[in-house]
Amino acid sequence: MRKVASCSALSFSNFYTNCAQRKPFFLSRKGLSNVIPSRSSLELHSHLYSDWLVSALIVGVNSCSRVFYCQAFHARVIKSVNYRHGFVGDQLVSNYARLGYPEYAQNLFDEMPNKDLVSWNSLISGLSRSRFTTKCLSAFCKMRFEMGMQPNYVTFLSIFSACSDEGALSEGKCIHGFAMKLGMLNDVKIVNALINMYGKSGYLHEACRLFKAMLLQNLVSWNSMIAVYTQNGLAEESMGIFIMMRRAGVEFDQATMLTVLQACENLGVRNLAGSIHGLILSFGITANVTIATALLNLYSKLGCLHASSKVFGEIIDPDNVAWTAMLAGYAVHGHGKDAIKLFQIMVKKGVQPDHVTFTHLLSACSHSGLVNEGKRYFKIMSEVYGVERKLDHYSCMVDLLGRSGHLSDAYDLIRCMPMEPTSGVWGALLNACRVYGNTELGKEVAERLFSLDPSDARNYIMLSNIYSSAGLWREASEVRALLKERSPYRTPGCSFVEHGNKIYRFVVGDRSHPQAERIYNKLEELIGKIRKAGFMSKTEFVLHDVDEEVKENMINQHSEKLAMAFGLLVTDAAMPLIITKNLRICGDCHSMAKAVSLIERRTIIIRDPKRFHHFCNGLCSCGDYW
DNA sequence: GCCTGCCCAC
Repeated sequence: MRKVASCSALSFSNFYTNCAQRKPFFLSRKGLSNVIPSRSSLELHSHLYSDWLVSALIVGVNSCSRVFYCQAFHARVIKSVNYRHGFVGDQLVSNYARLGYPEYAQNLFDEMPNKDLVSWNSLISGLSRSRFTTKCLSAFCKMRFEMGMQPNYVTFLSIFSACSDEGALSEGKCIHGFAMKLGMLNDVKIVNALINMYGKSGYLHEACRLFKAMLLQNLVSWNSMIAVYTQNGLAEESMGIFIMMRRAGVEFDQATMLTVLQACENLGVRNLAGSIHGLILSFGITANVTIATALLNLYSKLGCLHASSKVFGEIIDPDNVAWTAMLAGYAVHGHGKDAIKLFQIMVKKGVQPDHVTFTHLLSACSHSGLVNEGKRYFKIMSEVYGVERKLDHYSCMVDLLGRSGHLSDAYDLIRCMPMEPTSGVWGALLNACRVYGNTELGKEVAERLFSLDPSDARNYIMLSNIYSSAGLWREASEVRALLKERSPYRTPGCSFVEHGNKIYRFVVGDRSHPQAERIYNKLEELIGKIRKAGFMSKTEFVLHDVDEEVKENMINQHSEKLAMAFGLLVTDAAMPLIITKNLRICGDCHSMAKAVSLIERRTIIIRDPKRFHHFCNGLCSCGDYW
């Protein structure tokens, strides 16, 4: 074994730690470093890598997801050891597969003359990790039936993990039976993998049964249960498991917290977010950047931007993800100038922005109408910051150009995109057509969207609204007929308000609330006041081609308006009223919220799937473009 | 010696 030049004892201890934690790290002339070396330096110093070190370094390569490094090491390995007989070959197989190159992995594997169980496991686990489910299952079958090899528990772990993918449950069930015959189900890791497999496929009963039947659940078992409930949209049940876990005296970890914060976001209860924040504080894990970032992200999504920036300020050494999360918060709340300021500070501090940072920065510019700034950042992002333009960036730019009314520029940008434009990109342009009433282009763009995704109701509604606004009732009703035909089951619009520890839900014309009478009276009172102040209904936003009066009645019972009336009745007048909507906010409700914010002297925040609208003194933070 | 379950945040 060759000696490695000038590595201190400390470097080696870091090396082993990194190896265990699978962090990327590399060998430099000075020793070990986590700075990724250049290609030339890799080639220059490749003679330094001894066989065992190569194998360990390859583990490090796993996490940096760059196939180039894998190949560089591969080349070195071929020169230095007979990898076909050694464990290095196994690792390479696994790495190629998990880096998303199953063909390389398969070829290398096929070349290996002595394939033992570990070799097979390397292939199977690699394919499982990178979600090549079919390839993974066929490798498993080949191993079992063609080679007659008996799988061990490592094989089963990989296989069950692969079968948690959609559509592979039946195979998973079958292999579950096989594992049972081999007596594998006493292993806690195997059962955890099964809980995930059944849970992710929607079989919560089976997941629950396995969990309860366990002799001793470990932390991962609990985390898995919490996660599968959250993934199935049962956030309340997920929180219930978390409480049970605490009662059972099991200490939580980062994985628990990230899942619980996710559940909390799904529930949308601000009170709960506060309690979890308290729990995080009491366990002194605020120093954990990952958890702090998830928490600040949660607060931002729940409409509490102040709380987000407070959490951000308390992070001792925020990384680029934390900076980006804060920037995203400013963006979605329409604080474009703050987002730009934050970006400048971030860069000044030497934190490298990545493609996600630029997505949010451009979206911030777009959401706040900072058209020139957005254009500038789009131009310099690759030149100055070395961040390649991706699909999302083009999407933001189309939105930005559309907002400023430059529809043809937006169209040109789409046409010269280096990648195929997706429905998101065309959708941004269609929205611009709606705002600027461009029927001609709107029709063309909508047609493209209909062929890309025929079942997406939003595009039909958008086009129908474009026609209605232009008074083209016949065309509008044709589009609506098309919608009915292609997407008969539409999500009803609903709005949510938190009061006490409960979330109240409203749909259009809702009378299910026990205080419906009071709510409708309040709504009538508000509308009366607004009319007096010269506010008219924007009836073009109603999708029914009926006479004006009926139109106005329906629009006056939109879920946003009911939520607003209810919120004004029951929530603290000193606090902003926060409403969440599952669909894009309607134009008439948008105008009404502006008027109410002025007349009732109340800040109203409405969150729709795209952004937050802050209504204050008769104005909205979106500048009437959304 | 290698292969291994949950969450992996923007």
